Amino acid sequence: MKARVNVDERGRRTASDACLEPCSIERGMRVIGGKWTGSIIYHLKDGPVRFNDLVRMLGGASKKMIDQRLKELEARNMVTRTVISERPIAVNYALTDFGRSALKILDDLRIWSESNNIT
Amino acid sequence: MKARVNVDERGRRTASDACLEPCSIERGMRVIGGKWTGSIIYHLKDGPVRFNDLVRMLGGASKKMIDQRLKELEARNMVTRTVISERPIAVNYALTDFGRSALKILDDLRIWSESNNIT
DNA sequence: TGCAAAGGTAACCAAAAGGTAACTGGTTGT
DNA sequence: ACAACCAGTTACCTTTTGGTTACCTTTGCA
Repeated sequence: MKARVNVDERGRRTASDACLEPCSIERGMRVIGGKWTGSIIYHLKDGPVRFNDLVRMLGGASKKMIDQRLKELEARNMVTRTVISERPIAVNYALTDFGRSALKILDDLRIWSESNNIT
Repeated sequence: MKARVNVDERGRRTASDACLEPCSIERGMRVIGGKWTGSIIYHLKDGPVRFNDLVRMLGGASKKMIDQRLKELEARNMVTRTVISERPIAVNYALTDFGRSALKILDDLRIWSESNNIT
C-alpha cells in the first residue's frame, strides 16, 4: 500500500507498487464487508445467539443470507457453531477470538455512520 | 442496534428493536465497502491524485470501476473533482474532510487485514 | 505525420448475488 | 389432530455487478 506515481524527465508517468489485484483493504472488506456480514458479527458481540434469533434480530435479511454468511464466517474461524441440544434442536453461534478482533472496526464504523447520518 | 430477543412465559421468542432493513453498520458498509471504494479513499490520503494515476495505482481495477466509484464518492461529498488545467487536461481528485474522516476505519481495517494475513 | 497521453463514455456480455417461497423432519404444545 | 418452532435446504427468478473492448476529443512530442 505504498503505491506512488513516478514521473520521468520526459513527463512519463508510471506507478510503482501498484495494487495488482486486491490489496489489504480490499481483502479485509471481502471478509467483513459482505452484505449483512458486519451486522451478524456485531449482533454476536454480547454472547452466543441462536439461528432463528439472529433471523429475528436482522429483520431485513433472509434466512438464506444469514445461513450463507454464518457458513463463511465459520469457515474463516470467526464464528463457532455449537449444537446445544437435540430434542428441540438448538444451535448457538458465537464469536471466536478472531471474530471478536473485528468488533472494534465495526463499532467505529457504526459510530461513524451514525454521527454522519449515512443514509 | 440494541436488538434483543425476549422470551415470554410460554417460551415464545420475539425480537425487539430488530434491524428492519439496513442498520448503521450495513449503511456504512454500503458507503465504504463497495468494490475498490476503500482502496480509492486510502490512496487519496496523501493528497490529490489524478485520474489516470489512480488507475495506475489500482492495478486490478478498471477505469470504469474507478470512474464509477469516484462519482459515488463525489456525490457523497467524500471526494472533490478539480480540473487543474485545460491545455493538457488534468483532473485532480482529493478527499474532503468528510472523506478523510473515514481514513481511520480504513487504516484499522488494513492493519487488521495484514496482521491476520487475510487472503 | 502519426502516435501517445489525458479523462473519460458507450455498448455488450457473463457471472454472481440476493430475494421469495415452499419444503424437510423432528418435537412440542393445546 | 393441528399448529408452531427448531434449523436449515432447495428451486426459481430477477437484479446488480463488473469485466472487456472500443471510441472520443484535445494537446504535445519526435
